[in-house]
Amino acid sequence: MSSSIKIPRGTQDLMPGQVEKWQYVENKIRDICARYNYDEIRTPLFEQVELFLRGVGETTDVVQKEIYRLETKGEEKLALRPEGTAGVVRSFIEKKLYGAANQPQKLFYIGPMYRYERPQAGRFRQFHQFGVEVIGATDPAVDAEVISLAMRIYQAFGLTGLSVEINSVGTIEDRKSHRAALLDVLNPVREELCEDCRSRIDRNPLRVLDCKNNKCQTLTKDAPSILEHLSDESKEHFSTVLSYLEGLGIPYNVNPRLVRGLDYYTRTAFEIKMAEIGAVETLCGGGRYNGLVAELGGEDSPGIGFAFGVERLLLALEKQNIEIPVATGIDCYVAIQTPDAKGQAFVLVDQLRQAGISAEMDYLDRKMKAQFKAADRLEAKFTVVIGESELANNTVVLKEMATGEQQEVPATELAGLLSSKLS
RNA sequence: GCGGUCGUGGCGAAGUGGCUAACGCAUCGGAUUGUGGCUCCGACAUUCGUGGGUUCGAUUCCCAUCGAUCGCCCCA
Repeated sequence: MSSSIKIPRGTQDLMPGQVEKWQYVENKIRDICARYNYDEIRTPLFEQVELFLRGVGETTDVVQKEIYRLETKGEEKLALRPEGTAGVVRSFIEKKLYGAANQPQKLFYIGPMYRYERPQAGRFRQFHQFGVEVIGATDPAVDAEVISLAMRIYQAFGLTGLSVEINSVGTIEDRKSHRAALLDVLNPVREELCEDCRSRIDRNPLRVLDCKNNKCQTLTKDAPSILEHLSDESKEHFSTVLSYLEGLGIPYNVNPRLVRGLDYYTRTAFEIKMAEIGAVETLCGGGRYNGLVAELGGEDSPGIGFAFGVERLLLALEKQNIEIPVATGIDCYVAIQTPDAKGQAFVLVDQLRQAGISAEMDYLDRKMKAQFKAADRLEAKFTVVIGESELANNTVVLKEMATGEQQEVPATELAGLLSSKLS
């Protein structure tokens, strides 16, 4: 036997039993989105690499080492999408949604994303994100709506112990002034910082503040906060977002050191965390991206959004022992007593299915005993038996599995009878 | 890219440098010749991720490799 081909690393087969959970989660999310008036958008799984270089940021880890680039015959340089926002914004521009009737545009997506990383708990190479984007409004109420939507979804699943970490990373100008002040503090201690932070100083000094290394934390504990460098408008925006959140009763924690890993964020940045789901505690991340649409070649439009990992949501539910209801079992199993009855059984099963009854039969020529075991395993509510005498009389034996009661009924009346018994 | 742990039948899991590689679940057959969920009996790994080495002999020791998993980094 030759060696078999295995599933690519960091991907998973969603098997029966698991898929139903995903469907439940997706349905619930779609339902809530409808109530918030968000419409679904589906964009390609791959895009021009350039979209991600410009959209996500060339210096980010996601782009520098995690992008799956595609070999193609043509000139196009393509890549699998590592996140959803860039594609949605590209589509917004290309489909001229800035001119659409509904403004702002409120969109959501749910689907697979790809990042080349070492897999671990709650992290895969092909993973699934649900995310929303609101494009065309600067209103702080939209920031608060987006954050609350994420929270309400988690709450709808029954998750508790979540915290919203929020910050404002300001505008490009705000950051410029902050950056200068920050470098005045960082450069003198450059050599004492960890290796990662030394390279962060040049790429994005803001991220040094987010380092988990204790020594770096100590060295930077008096570093200027971005919040001190916000313009009056940015300050006003931020405080209004916070007051809206308070109005909704959503607790938050202002974390001046919170930095998002993608470059496009401006002003509001937030994360939703849950302790104890393994090493990764961030369930959701998002923020405002007022410069992104213009950066990608569109008419300047403000935007805000978030994304969360479906796998992480499932992991979080598991950690909190929240059961996902999964419907199992079929209505009727048709057991074949004699090979002569097979054709009749086959037709019967088809009739039941057409009548809206879920039905199954034996395809392995098993004995009655084994067929009843199969019916049991399928959690069949009823089992129908067709044997020689039933075949001769054009009847079937209908057995209710829970009670063990059985009766002989005309084959033509089975579907009707079962329908009424099942309703 | 770096580090820890692990890799035995469909699944879970014991085990030892050398007798037929435990056991549990599942599956199949029988006790019950047209009927399940309980019980009892029986069957089911020329083989211990893969390749190489040490050895009279390796699933057990060594090396490599692949994979899984957890963690670092980063992120959802």
